[in-house]
Amino acid sequence: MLITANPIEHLQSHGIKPSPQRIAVMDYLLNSRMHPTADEIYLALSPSMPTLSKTTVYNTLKLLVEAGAVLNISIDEKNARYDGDTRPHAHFRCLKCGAVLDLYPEQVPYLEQIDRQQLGRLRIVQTRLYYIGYCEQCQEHTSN
Amino acid sequence: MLITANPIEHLQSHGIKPSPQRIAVMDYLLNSRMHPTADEIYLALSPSMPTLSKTTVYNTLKLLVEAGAVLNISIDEKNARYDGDTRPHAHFRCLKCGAVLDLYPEQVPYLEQIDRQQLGRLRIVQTRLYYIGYCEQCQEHTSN
DNA sequence: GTGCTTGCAAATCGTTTGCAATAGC
DNA sequence: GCTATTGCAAACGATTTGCAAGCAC
Repeated sequence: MLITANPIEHLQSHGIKPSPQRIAVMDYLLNSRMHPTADEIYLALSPSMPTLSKTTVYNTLKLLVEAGAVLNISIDEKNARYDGDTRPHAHFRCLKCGAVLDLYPEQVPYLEQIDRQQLGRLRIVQTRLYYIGYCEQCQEHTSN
Repeated sequence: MLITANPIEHLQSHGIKPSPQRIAVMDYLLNSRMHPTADEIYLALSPSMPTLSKTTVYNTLKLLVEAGAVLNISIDEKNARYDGDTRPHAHFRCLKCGAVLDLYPEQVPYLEQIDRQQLGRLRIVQTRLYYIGYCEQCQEHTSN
């Protein structure tokens, strides 16, 4: 489903030297569709990698984002979320349950045009398209 | 340039009882194009309203956002920014100088289509379109 | 052995909370 | 007087920093 299943290759193709910790974080992001926070990644990896520290998770995420191997999603005001899928896509966040879903170009046809857009003299490095609302399940149980 | 120049009317039209503090915050947002943070608003208003507390600024901003009188902009990962212009528009942030600029439908033609878009069974309440890159001035002085 | 990586502990800082003082009807 | 609003001080929580220990080539 994702571009590269192999975390080591993914790291190397972005110029990052693989270490056990980096591989673990990258692997988790490549195989997760839930856009975890740094803390969620730490909690998920801790059991199988007990010496892992939260600092290393933060360091690694920073490195991965700067190298373009991972996307930083700012749709959730509380904390940063991370996405191992670097293909262009939009995100939806449910105001009730907090879930963050991916929206691919099939669902959001303007995505590709937005990405290609020229905006005067601005040099665009990244585009972020976020939808906020209520997901299918949460609508059913809310009047609002 | 903005929809309503009058902060009191703007507050009332969103069901918010005007108080001196609320009027001051709303007025500042209606007449600012810089998308200030809570702290910037506090610092700007403090001199002319010395008893104003940062807590009140936070309380007021929360109230205004919930009432739809103000937009919360999450383009800057460090802190929340606020926009008194609630018309649909996109934002650009410069990675070097940090400036946040408005982009109106003339510049971003897909904006209106995005806002009208149906996304399956999701109920969309808000759309956020952010561009990240380098502004005109900062490009000139950067190799990157 | 030099330089990069890790991880603990402490610091930082934006934001929230508890609660008492104040203002407005 | 009663309720909503304000604002101080303390708490909170995500993220960052300083730095010493560990690892790799």
